[in-house]
Amino acid sequence: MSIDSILSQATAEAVKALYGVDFPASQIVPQTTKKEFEGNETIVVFPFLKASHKAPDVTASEIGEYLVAHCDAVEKFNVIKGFLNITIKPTYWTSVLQHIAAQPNYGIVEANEQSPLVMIEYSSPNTNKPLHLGHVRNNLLGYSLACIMQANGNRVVKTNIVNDRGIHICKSMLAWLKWGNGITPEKAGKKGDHLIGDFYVEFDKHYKAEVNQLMEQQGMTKEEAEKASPLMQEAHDMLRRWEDGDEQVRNLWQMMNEWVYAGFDETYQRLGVCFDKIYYESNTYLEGKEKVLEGLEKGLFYRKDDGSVWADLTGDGLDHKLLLRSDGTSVYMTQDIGTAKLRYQDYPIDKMIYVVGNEQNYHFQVLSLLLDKLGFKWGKDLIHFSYGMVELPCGKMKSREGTVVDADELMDEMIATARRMSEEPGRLQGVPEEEKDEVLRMIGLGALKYFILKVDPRKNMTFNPQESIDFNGNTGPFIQYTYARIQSLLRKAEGNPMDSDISEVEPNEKETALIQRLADFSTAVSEAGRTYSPALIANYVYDLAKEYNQFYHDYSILREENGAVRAFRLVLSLTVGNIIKSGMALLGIEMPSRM
RNA sequence: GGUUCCGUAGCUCAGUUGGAUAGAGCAACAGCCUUCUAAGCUGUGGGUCUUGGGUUCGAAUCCCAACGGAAUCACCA
Repeated sequence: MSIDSILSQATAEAVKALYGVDFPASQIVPQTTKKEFEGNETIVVFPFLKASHKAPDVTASEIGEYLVAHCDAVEKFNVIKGFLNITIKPTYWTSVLQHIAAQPNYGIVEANEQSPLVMIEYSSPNTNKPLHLGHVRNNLLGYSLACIMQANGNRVVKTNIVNDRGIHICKSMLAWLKWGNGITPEKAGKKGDHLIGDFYVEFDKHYKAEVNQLMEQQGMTKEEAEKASPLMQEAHDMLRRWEDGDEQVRNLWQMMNEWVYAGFDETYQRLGVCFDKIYYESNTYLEGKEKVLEGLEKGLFYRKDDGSVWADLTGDGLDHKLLLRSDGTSVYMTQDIGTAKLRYQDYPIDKMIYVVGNEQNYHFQVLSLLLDKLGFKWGKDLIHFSYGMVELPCGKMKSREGTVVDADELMDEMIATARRMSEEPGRLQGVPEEEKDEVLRMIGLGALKYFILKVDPRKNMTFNPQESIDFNGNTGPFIQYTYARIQSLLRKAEGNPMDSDISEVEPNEKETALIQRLADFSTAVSEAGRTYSPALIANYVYDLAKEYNQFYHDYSILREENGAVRAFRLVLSLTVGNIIKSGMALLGIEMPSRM
């Protein structure tokens, strides 16, 4: 049992015994005592004043005395105003450490067959261009969230909905037909997603030129020109042929999609993310239509004179929302309903989390209501894990202005920087070339992942390339470095510290604080699961690493003469290492054992 | 205009269900490598928590308003 729950229960008992009032232990949450004060845990007694009818300090003293008398773990206490500072017996902390050290999976709750099934959708790329920095944030958040949910005892299904149909794909296809000369990724020596992206840009270039020409030569307005553009008409024509199942178009589409998927797979793999089940919109977009018509029959929706189908959400404080166009085709919302239907057929979903940018907040508000109306049991409380945009120091990313940070290039850049920075001080000397590459990859990607995940997802964040490659301070490499040093320490120590008897060792202040923080890992994990917050884990791990670094610099662990104390410090280091590694694993960050 | 979100040090960000004198990193300055990895550690300076009300023993945190910023409000996806 954790020290927090011991104290809250004992305090509840104290209140009952002293003042005869039942106070739920769950509402008493001890907190770590601030550094300036003596003690380990603090209980705020203001809530008990109504029961005690006494001054805050008197109440605190009475409870403190009760705790010393009745609670084994409590050594002494002091009172400042309404704050009861409790000092825990030092050897109790040692047993806490031993308890944590004995559990390799401390803080992680395993799922079983009865556990809730959580489906997490993330990534959701379009197939007409390569992944960029915004997708990177999405992927990292989604993957980390999946790890965190799993660590909280959920069965997790990671899913991806690939937007593989629509006018944007037709643009790339058309450009390839017109100007591609039959080029393939192999011939071009280029990743497939990048090649397709190039053709998308190519289309846009020609299209713009065409529009300008129409405006200048025929005096059209911009809207007129955009409509009249032969290129755009060709693209729309291609989309129609695609929907009619035209064999030629479908074959081309399939071939180009394969190129893109091969490129995405490579990026996903480097990024360290994966999926359990991938859905394609080309398979789901027709499904939603049925569901909508079903809802129409039940009178949930209504049809306008022109044949379009709408949902009236004014009762829920929202607007009227289009579900089927007048020509009977699907819109975005319809597709999401279709996807939901298929997913529900495939899995007994208890909770659905969509990792999608905050520009779609309204969409998911609506989707939640619609799915609920249509009878999906998780519809009402689906989670839209909404995250903010990634901005650059020079402003927003605009694909048209070429200020997009490409995911593959970014990863290359990070690894190259890691190499540069490790070469200066002559690190990793004597490490075989192959292992060195592996370590640099972990560091470069660790820096990128940590930089993005440490920020509250809801906030727009600025990605500063300069700063992200700085490996000092609150960064992934700092944490990896701390871990690597611990591993080095353990390599140099002789024997297994876990074999020694350390139960009589009385930890000093710094050690106590470290153990306390280690114990907090399990609450951090459950808190992160409750609030869907990778950032919480990131900041927890950083605090732990920082605190350990200070400890590390103060003691010469291997030269400590008292064998039990040396063993104790090694066990402490080992445990800190394990928790750091577990925490970083929840962020999808790998840890090199030397760097 | 409606809805949602954000506003904390010069910069990037923490701040756990309301708790003590609001914390890190970067940047600046001053120290620490003959010692388990200096990608580190120690110290100094830096704040009207956007503003104004309210709730109470107590507010960066909860409520209301204002100001500032972002997103969205398509027969696009």
